Amino acid sequence: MVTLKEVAERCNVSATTVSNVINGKAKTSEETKNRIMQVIKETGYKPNTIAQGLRVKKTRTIAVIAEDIAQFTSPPMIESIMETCEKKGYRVVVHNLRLYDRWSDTWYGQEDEYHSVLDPVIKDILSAQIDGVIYLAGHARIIKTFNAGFNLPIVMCYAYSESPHIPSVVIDDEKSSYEMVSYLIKMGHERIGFIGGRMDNIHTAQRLMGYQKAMYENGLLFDPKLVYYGDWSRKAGHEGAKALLERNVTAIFGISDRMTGGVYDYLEEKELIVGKDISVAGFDNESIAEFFRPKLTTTELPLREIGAKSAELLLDKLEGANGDSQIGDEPKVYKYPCKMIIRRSVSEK
Amino acid sequence: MVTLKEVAERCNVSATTVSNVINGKAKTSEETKNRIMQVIKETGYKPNTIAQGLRVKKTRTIAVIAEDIAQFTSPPMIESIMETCEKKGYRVVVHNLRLYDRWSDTWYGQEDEYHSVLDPVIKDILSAQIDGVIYLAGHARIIKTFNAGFNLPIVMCYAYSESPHIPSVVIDDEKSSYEMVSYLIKMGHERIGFIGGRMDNIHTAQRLMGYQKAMYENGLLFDPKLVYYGDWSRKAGHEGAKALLERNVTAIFGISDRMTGGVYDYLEEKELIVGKDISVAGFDNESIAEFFRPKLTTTELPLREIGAKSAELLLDKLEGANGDSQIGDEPKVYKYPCKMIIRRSVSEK
DNA sequence: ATGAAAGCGCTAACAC
DNA sequence: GTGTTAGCGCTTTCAT
Repeated sequence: MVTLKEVAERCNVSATTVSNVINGKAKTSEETKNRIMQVIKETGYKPNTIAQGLRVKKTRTIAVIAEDIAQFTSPPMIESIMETCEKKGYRVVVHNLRLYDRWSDTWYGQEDEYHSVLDPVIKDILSAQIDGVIYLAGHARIIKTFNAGFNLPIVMCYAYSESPHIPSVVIDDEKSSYEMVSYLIKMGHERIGFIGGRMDNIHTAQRLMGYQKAMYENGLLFDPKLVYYGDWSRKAGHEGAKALLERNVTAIFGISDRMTGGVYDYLEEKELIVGKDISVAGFDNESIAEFFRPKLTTTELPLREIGAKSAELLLDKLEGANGDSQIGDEPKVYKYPCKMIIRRSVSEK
Repeated sequence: MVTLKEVAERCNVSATTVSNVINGKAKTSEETKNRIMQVIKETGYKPNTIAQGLRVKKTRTIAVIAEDIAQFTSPPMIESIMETCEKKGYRVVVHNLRLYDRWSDTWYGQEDEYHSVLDPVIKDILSAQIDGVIYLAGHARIIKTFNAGFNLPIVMCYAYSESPHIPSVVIDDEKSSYEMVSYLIKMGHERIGFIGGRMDNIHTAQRLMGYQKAMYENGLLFDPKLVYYGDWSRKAGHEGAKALLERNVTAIFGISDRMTGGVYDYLEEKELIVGKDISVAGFDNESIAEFFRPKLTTTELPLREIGAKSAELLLDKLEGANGDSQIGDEPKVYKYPCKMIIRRSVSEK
């Protein structure tokens, strides 16, 4: 690898001048500038990022801490984060906590185990002189980890923060659910089953709120018996469908496509035809949704938008756009709407 | 950030000694060693990777160049690469070429466009003093890019190399296809339709070879009319099923689950029942396969194994395990078997 | 067993 | 406009 110094020698100028030309700092005569560019081209010289980083204390590298890249939501967000960063000349390193792979859902609140995997990652990030961090959650939740002495710019993606210094970018669960349930009501359904995740899950709470709001606005009574709490699994959808059908629902809203798959399973067992005998709606618009029969009406997650926005926020912070101009007491939350995808699983009652 | 020097001062020793203790180089008295460790703990000192990298010329960082992380095959491989590397204390940075996102399938052979996205990435990798590279393809193909003056250790993952210096890790397409077709034959099928990707695609060629081998070994004639070349899309599966059904096949082997989805579509239109009137097998065991009805018999890709093996090969090279001990003229190819997943879409004839 | 000095490749401050 | 000097944080001879 040819170095700055070597380029300088070949041109009979100082290292400074070459550095200036490359970074467009001080003014340099056209002549020497040309000569230097020429030699750079000839030798294929590339600045050594490591040396630059050591000197400038900026590596133009950001880290993504992903709770689990195997969650179907992660890759699109990561991809758009990378795209956004690369455009502005930032590198991205991804750290994968593999939280769900290791402990499925059991690590919630297990602070010790959580930190046993997070801390080495943070240590590494600090050692590597990373400029900023995007924390990428597997499911929406409130992340409390970075409140303390963590003084790298950071933004929460697909999760909420507690600190006013950490903005978060999330989907608008409530509104999206409200829209879907309103649609179901418009199609004539009044007894609508709701299959959620765990009760203390943010997606679940907010989507339930949207459901209730839609009922309320249409003058419909909210029957708590029509709510079933599952665990996002296909099996939970199956069980939920069973429980709900006993309560004479005409439509079932499963808040993940995966769970809705279980609803289809149960309905098939009972020889009930989806989109005819009973209407079904999902959430996520995962790739599977298009392979259901009938194809599933569901809600598409704006994952790429969320990733891009997170990256933009972080880069703005790094470039000191408007710094922490006016932080209030509350963390700033950017909510992105989802998009309803109408297919064939919902019919008029 | 506290530095080595500061730790040294606090301990009244030289930087050298601290460095020695941390890296276990020279022998140091137990006493000073303890004192130093103590201070390191107190101050939370972490070596600066950048400075280390500059000095030692090893960054303990490898790069993954992914053709497209949005391909469903990529995340599992990346994940296991990361897992393997982290275990050995290596960082990984992922670069995403987004080849399929940009140009779907049209970039094959478009050297100029391909290089316009690859070259900046390589430049960046060189600048960042990366120790080694894993090239992660979206589909199996022969990569010719790195033959020339690229002198970083590199391994091909999910693709073939041309150079004897670059090992590749791939799936055993031929054998896996052979097994599936043998199974179909065992179930009594003799006229088996084959829906492939493009004719010049390696997966397609090798899986077709496996098909032919199974036919041959069972004394069955291979009818070329039973082969349909598609483009991996659901639509292609639909068209393929139409063409093949006219030729009176009793089973259809679609070499991607996605295409097989199109086969199901067509069969449904014709009111033919999969797993009864006609048998269907897929390939990939993508998540959708389990949501087909009936559930799809298919072949699972050993993606995590392939990723892990690639990483191991690269790390071995880096640690100079047995160097390029005995390179022949041919690139070394590691082939991994896939696993047949029998579900409900194939029945006895 | 420990330390002094040099230097990895680069840029910032300042001088000329 | 261009060069000199110093130093980012670390490891590596080579002395002692």
